Amino acid sequence: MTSKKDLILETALKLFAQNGFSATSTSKIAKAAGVSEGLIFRHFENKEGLLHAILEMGRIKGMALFEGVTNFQKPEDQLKYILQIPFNIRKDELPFWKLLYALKWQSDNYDEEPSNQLKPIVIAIFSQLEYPKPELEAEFVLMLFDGMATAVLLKKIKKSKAIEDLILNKYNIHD
Amino acid sequence: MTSKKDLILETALKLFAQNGFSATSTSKIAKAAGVSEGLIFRHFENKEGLLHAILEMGRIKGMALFEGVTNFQKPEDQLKYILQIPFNIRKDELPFWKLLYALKWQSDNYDEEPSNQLKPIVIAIFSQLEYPKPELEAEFVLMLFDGMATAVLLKKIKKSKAIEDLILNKYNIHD
Amino acid sequence: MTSKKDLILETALKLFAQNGFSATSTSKIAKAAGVSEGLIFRHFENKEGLLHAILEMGRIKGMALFEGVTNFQKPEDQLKYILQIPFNIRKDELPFWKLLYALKWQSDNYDEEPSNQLKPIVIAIFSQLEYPKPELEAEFVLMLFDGMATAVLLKKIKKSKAIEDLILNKYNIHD
Amino acid sequence: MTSKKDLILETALKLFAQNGFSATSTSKIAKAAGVSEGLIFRHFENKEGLLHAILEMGRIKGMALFEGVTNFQKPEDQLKYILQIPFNIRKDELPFWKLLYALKWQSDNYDEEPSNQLKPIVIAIFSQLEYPKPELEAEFVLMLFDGMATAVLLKKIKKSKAIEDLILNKYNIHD
DNA sequence: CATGAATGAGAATTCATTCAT
DNA sequence: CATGAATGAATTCTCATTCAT
Repeated sequence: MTSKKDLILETALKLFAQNGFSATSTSKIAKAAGVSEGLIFRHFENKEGLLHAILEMGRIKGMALFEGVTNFQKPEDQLKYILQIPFNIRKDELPFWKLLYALKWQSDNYDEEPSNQLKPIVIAIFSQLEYPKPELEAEFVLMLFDGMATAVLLKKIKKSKAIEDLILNKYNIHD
Repeated sequence: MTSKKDLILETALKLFAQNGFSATSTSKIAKAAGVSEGLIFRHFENKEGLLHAILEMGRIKGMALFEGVTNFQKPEDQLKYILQIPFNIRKDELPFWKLLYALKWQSDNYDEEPSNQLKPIVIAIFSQLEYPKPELEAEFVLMLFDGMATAVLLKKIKKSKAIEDLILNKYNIHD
Repeated sequence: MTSKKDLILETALKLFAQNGFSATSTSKIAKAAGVSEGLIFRHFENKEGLLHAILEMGRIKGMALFEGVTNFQKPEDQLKYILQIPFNIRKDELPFWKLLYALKWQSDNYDEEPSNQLKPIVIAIFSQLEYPKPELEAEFVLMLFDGMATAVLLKKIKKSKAIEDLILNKYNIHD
Repeated sequence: MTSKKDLILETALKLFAQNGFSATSTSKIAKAAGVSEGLIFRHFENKEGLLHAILEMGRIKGMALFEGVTNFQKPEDQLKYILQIPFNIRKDELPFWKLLYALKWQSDNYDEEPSNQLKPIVIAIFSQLEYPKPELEAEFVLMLFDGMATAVLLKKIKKSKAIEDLILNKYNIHD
């Protein structure tokens, strides 16, 4: 049985992702989660505290994703893995990633920036692949990564498989 | 002399871009603009109305940007022009674009989506360039465009010239 | 016509004096004054701000009281005037003085202490009367003053005239 | 070892004296005492109940003080004893007396008034001393007593010994 | 056109209290 | 005896909006 704390966490995540942090009132969260409003503050102290708990919860999930790259030896495979991440986000984790991306645009506070952790990894890959300017190429990939993630999270993509292939082709990595 | 209406508009734009729409109260706007709170409602009826006015104001500015593409004949030059747009955003227009991009992540209402208007233009370009799948390639470019814009608007880019060249190179377009 | 701001001020004073500062909610004040709760904060920013406004309002009234001493030349008459102050508090000003005395017992913040301003005046009087230790005698009178005020404000006194005379007699001042 | 019940009692006393009854939440008490909030209600049923328990606890201590008067035969000595009480309050009992005096100013409920019990005793003394109006004189002494207690409890007194002597002198009682 | 007083609904947070364990 | 989860009502304060001037 999920504890009420977890229930609050999940409900808040969903609502924050849907409507934004400040547009989501604690009373709405409480009602949606079927708990008393007071309980939110007993568990999280703040509305901000609730947000941070969600972010922390997700940061851990996120780490795992990025560390998946270590399952591959060849830099080509690693690059392929990374470029495919946005298209492979699990459906139940979409709200979390949407929230994270939305927060980037708000008041600088939150640079829990997912793609930041990714940068050194990508630089290493392009170094191994002997690109002349690995750092620059990495920066490009991260921009592309953000663009892909945006497209996926805002559901602006239909035939994702085709797009996926196109991108992999640009780096000469095929399925 | 800027009219008070314009003053409200500009102030609201700045604050919306900085802190988000629902985190910006009409009283903050009034105080920052140095006008009475009532005046906002005399001019705009609604807080939402104020937002729409800003968006409309900006949509027009935005149109001009995209239509700049018609200044070029050769599709290569057109593509180059488009790919450079994110790096050429005028400093005083940054808040508007930041707001627009931030709104994408909020409650589906606002698909005033800038890059949407861009899609047919880019498809046309790739058709002329005889790419086998112009629509797919366009979709890719738009994703990339979003990624670039994000990087610029959130100030995550240092040597933008280098990145710019890298991107142009990928499409064999050189300065 | 009294402005709503004054209405809030008076109502709050009455309730604060009756039930104490923290036991009096802003909603109770608003209801009792017949105004919206929001108006309190529009006029005073804080519940504390409201308190300070009351205190300030009363401090001025209080000053006048103490300065009444200058109407008398002879130190005996001055002393008499001071010793009679607690018994001469105007009925409509009772709530204010009660609030002031009650606040002394709370969290040190408020040393708007009425009798503090009185000290130098009383010392001067006893100096003129050539008491051997005027400062000590003043301290005694102030203690007595507090005791009298307490008795009056908490309505523990019946035959105030008799008590008044007794006190005046102790200092050989007769009606 | 002090039982947790006593710990709650003492902590609450301290906090009530410092910040007032209604400004002190049960959660603050619990936290300060290092016990769970629930425990307060197991032991005291009510927040008010907790207050009454404190008051009762102190009333007993207080009784003892006043009954100390019976240790003296001569009315002069008895008067002297009473007039010295405020200056002899034990340091660890200051919070209790401060609370008691503070409560006098709140919502009439609490007339646990310490000096009330004192009145008949003082009247008896002045009768024995053959004062013409013993009741009036007693009333005066009680007022003075309140003033002295206030000065001591709010730490407004420096050279208490000198003041003490001055007062005793007024009644021709010397050390 | 512009202000500032005023409002009612709703925001986040705290409170005293209950109850299962 | 003691805890900690849970609640519902209340509290301070903010918000978008209206209206008389």
